[in-house]
Amino acid sequence: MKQITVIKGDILQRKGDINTKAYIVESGLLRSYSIDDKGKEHIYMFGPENWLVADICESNTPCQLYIDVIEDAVLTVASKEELMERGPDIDALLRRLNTMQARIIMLMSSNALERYEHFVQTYPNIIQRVPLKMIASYLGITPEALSRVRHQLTQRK
Amino acid sequence: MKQITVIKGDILQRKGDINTKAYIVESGLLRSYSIDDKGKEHIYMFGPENWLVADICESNTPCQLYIDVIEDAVLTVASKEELMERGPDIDALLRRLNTMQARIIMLMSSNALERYEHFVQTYPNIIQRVPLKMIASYLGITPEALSRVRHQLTQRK
DNA sequence: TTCATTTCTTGATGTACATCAAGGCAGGGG
DNA sequence: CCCCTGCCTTGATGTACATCAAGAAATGAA
Repeated sequence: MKQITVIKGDILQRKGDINTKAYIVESGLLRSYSIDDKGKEHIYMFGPENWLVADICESNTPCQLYIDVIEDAVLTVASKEELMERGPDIDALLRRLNTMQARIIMLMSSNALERYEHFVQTYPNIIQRVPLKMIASYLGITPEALSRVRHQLTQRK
Repeated sequence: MKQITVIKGDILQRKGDINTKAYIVESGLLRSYSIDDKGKEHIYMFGPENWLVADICESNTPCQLYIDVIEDAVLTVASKEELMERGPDIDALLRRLNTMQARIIMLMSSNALERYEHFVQTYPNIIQRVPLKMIASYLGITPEALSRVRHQLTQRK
């Protein structure tokens, strides 16, 4: 349980690592993502200030995700056991479940335009801080498709 | 906190209901799903024996999901508050988060064939108990697409 | 500043899956 | 028992988004 400072580009966790840490973001911005067999990145989650970023996996089993640093950041690092001892924040867990539920439903039922509009409304602060290609990756579409969606939106006004 | 018996077709919860219950499945099979603006159903989760089925939403706010009965079932019904008092099962919560994480990654990176193969491996017991069109709905594809994927697989042998 | 790298855009083409339509089959209710 | 309804499949066509390619604009390092 300590604080560390990391800079843009640092990689905190790779797929396959075991007994990975949990990171509480004090300042800066992280992302967690997977890389599929075709080499494509899929952003699973952004981690802005006050966010808890961690791969949820059992002790001693390899994790699924990469985690790296998008903006220079100050982090509190803890083992998952430490977090548990301090009394897990049930409310935070439930909110996270809720977020993921909404994400799953959106991935199944929304097209590119609807996903982007939802993202803008839900994370207005993130959108100015990351390149659009990362937004695209989070939304599950290509940068080209996102570019065209945004073009559409400005035309429509 | 009581036990109830329900039959195929019963609807336990509709989108917009508030202060909804949590259902522990003693026997039988439930499903939770959303209906999008085009009227299409998207299955969010199947609830077989020993599963906890509940919409994760704050008290007094409308829920997102429908829940209904696929196979006649015996359920233990509890308010979410009751569940909390009995000490929430952190491990179960984490496992559920893990499942959803895997689902999100799959929805973003896998095609119809890969999704189906993964489902067969992960839920071999569910697949014999529900119509294929529900599997399709869970996978985020149409029944027609699923039919063609399965045809492909049998040919390949 | 200058050069290199990354990001974003735009166009042309490709493709996986959706949609629409129709027929065969099985199960359940009357 | 029969009929109706829901399920599954198959074919024809449509479409949203991916892929490929190239150039302009922004960013950053030396």
